[in-house]
Amino acid sequence: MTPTQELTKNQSLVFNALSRADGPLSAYTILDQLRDEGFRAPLQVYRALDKLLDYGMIHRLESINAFVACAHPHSHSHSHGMIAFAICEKCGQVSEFSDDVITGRVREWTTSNGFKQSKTTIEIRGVCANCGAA
Amino acid sequence: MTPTQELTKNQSLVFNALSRADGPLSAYTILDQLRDEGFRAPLQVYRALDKLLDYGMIHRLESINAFVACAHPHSHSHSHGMIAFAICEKCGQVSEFSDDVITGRVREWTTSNGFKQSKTTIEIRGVCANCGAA
DNA sequence: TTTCGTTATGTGATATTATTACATTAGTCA
DNA sequence: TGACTAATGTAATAATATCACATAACGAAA
Repeated sequence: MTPTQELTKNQSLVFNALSRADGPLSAYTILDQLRDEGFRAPLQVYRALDKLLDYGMIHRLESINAFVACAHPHSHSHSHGMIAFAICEKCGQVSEFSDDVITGRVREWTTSNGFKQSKTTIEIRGVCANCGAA
Repeated sequence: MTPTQELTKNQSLVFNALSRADGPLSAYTILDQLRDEGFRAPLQVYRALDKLLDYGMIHRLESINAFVACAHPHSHSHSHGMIAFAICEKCGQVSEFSDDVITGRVREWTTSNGFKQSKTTIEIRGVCANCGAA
C-alpha cells in the first residue's frame, strides 16, 4: 500500500478530491474540481486514476463509470478477498464490504473452470436504508 | 419471458445480431451490423436493447459496455438468483452462471443493512481455460 | 555532475458510449 | 372515428475514454 506522501502532484490532487467527496465522482467531475489547480485535460485525471487504482487507494465503480476513495485504506481485510459495493441510486452513497464466502464461491467456479481471474466486480445497485426510510 | 415472436422489427434485428455473435457486442457494433437492414442511428439500437433487457433476453456487461444474448433463455434457474459472468479478455467469450450461495450472501448483507437491491452485477475478468492453455 | 533511461506531465485531437429533443408512424381500443 | 400508447426516424449533443506527440522532472549509474 503506497502511502499518500509518495504520490505525485496530480495523483495527490485527484486522490484528495476523491477523499473529500462523500460519494463517487466521475473523471470529468474531478477534472472540473481541479481546474483551479491547473488541470486542463481529461488525461491528467485518467492517468492519476490509473495509478491510484494500481496502488489500491481507489476503486472504480464499473456500473456507474465513477471512482471512490477506498473506504478501508489502512485495513488489510480486503487484500485477499473481492470487494463488493452497494451503491444507492438515490443519494449516491457507496458501502464497501468483502465476504469470504462469496470470494470462495467465485474462486471455486474459476478454479473448476480453468479461468484465471484478474479482476472481479461485484456491484449492488439499489436504495440504501436512509433513503428507503423516506 | 417474452418469446421472440412478440418482438418488434428493430428488437428482433438487434436480438438476432446478438444471438448470432459468439461473444458480447457493443451498441455501435450492432448498429454497424444492422446498417444494411436500415439502421441509421444509435438510438434505434439503444431502444431495442432497453426492451430486450426488460424482457430478460439479453444482459448488459457493465465492465466492458457490451451486450450478450442470455445463455439460458429457456431456463428459469436464474430467475431467482443473481447471474455472474466470466469474461475472457483474450477471446471475449462470456460464461454465465448463477450461484445460490453467492445470491444468499448478498441478500444477507442487503437485508441486514436495510438496502433494497434492484440490480446486482457480478463480473469476473480474466483469461478462460482455452486461452490460458496457449 | 553529466548522461541516460524512466516516469510524470501538458496539450490537442479524436474515439467510443449514451442521451436529449422533437417529429412521425403504427397499433389498439373505446 | 378519435384518442391514446408504443414504436420508429433523425439530428444534435452529452458524457466517457484514449491516442499521439511533445516536454519536463526524476533517479540511477558512469
